[in-house]
Amino acid sequence: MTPQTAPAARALEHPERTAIRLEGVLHALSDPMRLHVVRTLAAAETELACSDVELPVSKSTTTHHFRVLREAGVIEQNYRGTSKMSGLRREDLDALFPNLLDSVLAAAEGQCERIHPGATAAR
Amino acid sequence: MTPQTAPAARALEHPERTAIRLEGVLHALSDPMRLHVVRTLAAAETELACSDVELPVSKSTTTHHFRVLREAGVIEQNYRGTSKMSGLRREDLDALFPNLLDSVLAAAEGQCERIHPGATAAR
DNA sequence: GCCGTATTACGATGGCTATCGTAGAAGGCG
DNA sequence: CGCCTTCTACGATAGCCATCGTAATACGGC
Repeated sequence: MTPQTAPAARALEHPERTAIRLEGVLHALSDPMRLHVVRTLAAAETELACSDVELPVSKSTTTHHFRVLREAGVIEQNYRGTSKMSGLRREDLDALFPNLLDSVLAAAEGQCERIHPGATAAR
Repeated sequence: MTPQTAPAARALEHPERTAIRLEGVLHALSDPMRLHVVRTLAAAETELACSDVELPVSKSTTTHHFRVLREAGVIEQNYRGTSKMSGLRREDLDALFPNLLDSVLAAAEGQCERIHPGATAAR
């Protein structure tokens, strides 16, 4: 067995809560692909693997978007086996910017509805 | 006399309410200069001339930022004499993205307080 | 130990964009 | 009419960034 309590795996850099900047978060959310990722993560209330979020771009580009989101402090990621699980940093975001995430998610949903009325899923 | 009731001056292009896209708004707000402009406009509840908002950049760059905000649908602008007055499109934004603008403004304020505690004015 | 799956690193590329300075247009004022 | 203030247009430049393909790495299972 592994000597440590947690396997730890490779560590990924995450900004501390106090280092998260509003401009960075807004910029991260201003890309359609990344907004889609965030909406998907918000809908699935558990962590998801990168490959669970389907994007119409190459794998490398998907990785890039996940990294931007992580470095902006929007999501947290850690390795679990061969997958990398991602989840929203809801607590941190809500503490720093109350209501912001929910407003953005609601706005995204509303805009989707306006464009494709009756669509159930995202984008 | 001019045939129309309003002098109209030069006209400026504004996106219709239905053409305003969330991603564009988020992107417009993700620049520190533009965020500062928006905060200033929100604080002063009247319209302001471009030159009333002091930015640490050149005049041309300021003009550029105002245009980005206008084209994203965040502000509206019209000429009045030698000045160009700008104001937030609060009604449109609140209708499309309820609560979003207020969340962003509150988040910006909170972040400012966190960084420069006790500062009264913006940024 | 070998293989397949999942993700990353690297390098390249094209496009967007924040910034500047200078020159010019629009309008008020003496 | 000339001047000043305000804003805009036009290049130009440098930096960032979304995207890709290929090669490499990490891990679990056989």
